[in-house]
Amino acid sequence: MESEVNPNPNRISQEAFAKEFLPSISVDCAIFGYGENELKVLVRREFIPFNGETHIEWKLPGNHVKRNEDIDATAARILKEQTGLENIYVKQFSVFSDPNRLKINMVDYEWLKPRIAEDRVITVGFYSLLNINDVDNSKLIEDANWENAYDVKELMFDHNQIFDEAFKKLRYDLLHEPLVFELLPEKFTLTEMQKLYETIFNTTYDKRNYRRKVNKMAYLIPLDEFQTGVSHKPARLYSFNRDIYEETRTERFDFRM
Amino acid sequence: MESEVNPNPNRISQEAFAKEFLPSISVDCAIFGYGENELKVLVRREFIPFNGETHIEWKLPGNHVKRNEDIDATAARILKEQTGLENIYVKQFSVFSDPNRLKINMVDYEWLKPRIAEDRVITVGFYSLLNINDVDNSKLIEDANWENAYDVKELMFDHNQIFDEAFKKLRYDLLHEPLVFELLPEKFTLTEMQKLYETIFNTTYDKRNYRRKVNKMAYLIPLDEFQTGVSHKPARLYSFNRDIYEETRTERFDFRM
DNA sequence: ACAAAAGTGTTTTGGGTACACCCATGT
DNA sequence: ACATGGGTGTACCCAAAACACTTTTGT
Repeated sequence: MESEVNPNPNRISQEAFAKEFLPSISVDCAIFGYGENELKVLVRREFIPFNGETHIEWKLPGNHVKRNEDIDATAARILKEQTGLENIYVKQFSVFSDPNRLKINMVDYEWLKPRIAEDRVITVGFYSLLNINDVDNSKLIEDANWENAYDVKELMFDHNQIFDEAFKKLRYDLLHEPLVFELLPEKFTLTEMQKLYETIFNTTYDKRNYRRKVNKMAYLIPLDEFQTGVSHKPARLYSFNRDIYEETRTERFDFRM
Repeated sequence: MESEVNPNPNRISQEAFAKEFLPSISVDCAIFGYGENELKVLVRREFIPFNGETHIEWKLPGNHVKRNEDIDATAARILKEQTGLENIYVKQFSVFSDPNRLKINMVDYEWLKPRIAEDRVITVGFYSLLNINDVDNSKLIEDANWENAYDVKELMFDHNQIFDEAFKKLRYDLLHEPLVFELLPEKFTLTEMQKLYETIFNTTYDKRNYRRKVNKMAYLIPLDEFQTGVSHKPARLYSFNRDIYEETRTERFDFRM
């Protein structure tokens, strides 16, 4: 299992690794999770022996591309390994190809050496969206941590740059595609949806104007279900209907609030 | 020179090729050019000996990534090779990674074999924008042809798919970034700009409404110059001021007409 | 009864859209 | 003089924005 996550952690020979994986191409993934009214991102701890000490570093989850899979399959594989979830939304957003991107920090480079023979890896950046409540924590990989997306610690290699671009692309895409629903639970209240927008765009919206706009979206289905166990008027639950969205979307539609 | 364009056309050994280039990563580029009131794309002819006949096929310009360059440098290199131009706008838009993308057609695969040892290449799709009048035709590469972007012939490998996605991404990006000015000449009339939008989005706009909207763009500078030699009232020329654009742009701005 | 969030309408303002005529130039 | 595209203003409608009170539940 662990060998799936980090190809070749000192166990497989580099020859066996090169037989299964393309050595010079990888996928790194900013996995965004929404939960507890916060947008979070999954980072992984790595223990790196260097100069007799063990360094602790953090990185985005990633993996090399297998010889028989395309990169979307690689991304889906990473999601499965890290979170236990399948059929999660993943999207490639940019390629990171600086010839020296792995040599910024010698400790990081030390982590790489036993894994691959190449000193240069081109990586395809993906972002991924999920609701943290859908994650079975017993299946969440060890050494993983959900960090607030507005306060990400220093990461290995160029992973801070990859994350920053992922976040920027996510905001951009959210205005044009129905991606909020990937972050929300299946049934959600309009206030939850509004709070999510406010979190991601770091702003606030007027409740009445927000609801008027949202009510025009035919693919937002009001359910005959309500919140329970809240000490205030229970809010109506809604769900997203992708079929109606596909039928009624127009070229020009956007999701700006 | 030709060896720059098609790495290893039977001349360099595959070992020498692998020393200079990353064998499993390439860049393919949809070079859009605007001219004669048409949006065009550059395609290249290839002569492929197969079963005793010489087949003629067309493809998008592309090249492998050199071991010491990042992919934007690869794209810039391709632009220089194909058009003779430097400092041209290039943008990566998607990675194409189907393990069988080069094996769709056996004749195409025959073209590849003498060039590289790998049977699988992951390619990064770029699009590029220029005004065809800026191209010095004596520097345009042989066997290149400008095709109307709405009527592209069958291309090798998955290049039709790459082109289609490039065109789709171009339309999307044009609504959010000041990319029209990459396609227009340095000085242009408002009607030229309107025609370009109409060509790309395959629609028409009302002249007065269009001009009202455009006049609100502070970065569109009216010049004290006019068309000459036209048999009607000469139109005023305008230019795009990137500095003013950068200063005054807002998160929410868009270029929809 | 109180706290806490749900839910709801009206007015004002600005932008989008539809539409028709005169102007300057070359031939 | 005529053909060609350049250039301009007004009226209507709808969407965005600003703004405050009543309702329903749990404690």
